[in-house]
Amino acid sequence: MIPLDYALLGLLARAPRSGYDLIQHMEEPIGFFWHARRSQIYPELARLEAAGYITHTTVAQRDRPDKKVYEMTEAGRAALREWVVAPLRPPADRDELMLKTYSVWLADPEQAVELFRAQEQLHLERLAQYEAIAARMEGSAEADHLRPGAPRFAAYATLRRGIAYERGYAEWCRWMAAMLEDGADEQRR
Amino acid sequence: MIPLDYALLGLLARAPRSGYDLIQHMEEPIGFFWHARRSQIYPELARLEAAGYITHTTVAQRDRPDKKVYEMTEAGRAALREWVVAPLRPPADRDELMLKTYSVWLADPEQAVELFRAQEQLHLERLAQYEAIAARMEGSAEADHLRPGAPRFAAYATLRRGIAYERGYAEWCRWMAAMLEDGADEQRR
DNA sequence: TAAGTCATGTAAAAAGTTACATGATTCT
DNA sequence: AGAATCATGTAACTTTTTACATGACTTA
Repeated sequence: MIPLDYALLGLLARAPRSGYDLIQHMEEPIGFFWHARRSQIYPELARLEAAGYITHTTVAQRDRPDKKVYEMTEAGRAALREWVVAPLRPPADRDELMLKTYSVWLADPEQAVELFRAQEQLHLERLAQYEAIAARMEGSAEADHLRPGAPRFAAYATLRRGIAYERGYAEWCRWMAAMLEDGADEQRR
Repeated sequence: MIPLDYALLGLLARAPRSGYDLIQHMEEPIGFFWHARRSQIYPELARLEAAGYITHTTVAQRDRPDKKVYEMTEAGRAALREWVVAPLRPPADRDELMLKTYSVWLADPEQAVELFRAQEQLHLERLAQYEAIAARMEGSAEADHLRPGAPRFAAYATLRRGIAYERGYAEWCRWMAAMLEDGADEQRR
């Protein structure tokens, strides 16, 4: 069982869905912190089914191709429940921008400033996107986004982290750009 | 050229080193944001050499196995310089704790609290580690950690990001634990 | 005497990406 | 007429991890 399996089970714990449907949902809420391609997802669904964690029913549709609707078995639900609280191995630290930063001292400062400004922009855009979704949840009638037993709380919690992350990242990019600009000025003088 | 190649070049741009040496240095400064195993690093060094980005000299040692000391060629330096300011593809968003969080609504709250408390601890430890290194740099005689053309600035910049990241992550873990505790209390009543 | 450090690798398996492949319907 | 959406996959390749393999010297 790889993390992707739990990503898929996490979606199916909320509602039965087709493979195509799962792929869409892997983009929007889960895609913020976990990613996979269709070419990995389709075979993985077959494996999950072979392992007994999910089952499918083929649904014929008028005017559209047939689809396979997957739903979680009791075994799937149990596996997910267990994994959620299982200890983690130290996270896979991978941030290509940090890797670039480590060698930024030999870059042309003006090009580097552009890079960090562009990254700042990207993180500000994501921040706005997350904040919009969070605001919608906070403003909704039923306040179950604060009830830990509710799926909406889980989604809300990941958003909170996303918001802090993007805000911090954007701020740091701005600091980097400013530092590099000062450095370029000094070099020119 | 995969990012790991630039991680290795980033180290060799500072000083010539043996493979073993590079592996150590991949742990301490670069390991904070990029990771690779020896079994990937050794073959990768051979590939970098075949491509003309690095060369090695075998150094015999008394009482120790021979070692290969690698140094960067001009081509390697040029490749690194270019890559540093090359645009990035959207980052590989992978955080297993967020994936767990997405399904935390069906977990046992008390076990979940433990998980987040443990994670908070882990991030606080890293925070302390980064802060210690940053404080050492800030207190040092030559203040080149603020001069963008200096390798030490590059390392300092990554540390600044690490500090903000760990602090934010630890805070969020604490919020999660608190939310889950309240939820567990309510369930018990 | 046992564990740790220095030193370099290979083999096999797993995970993930890119490209290929098809085809009907609906919207602009 | 062309692009987008619904719908499911396979093949080949690249990247990464895990396990295997060796051996001398140093420190507790």
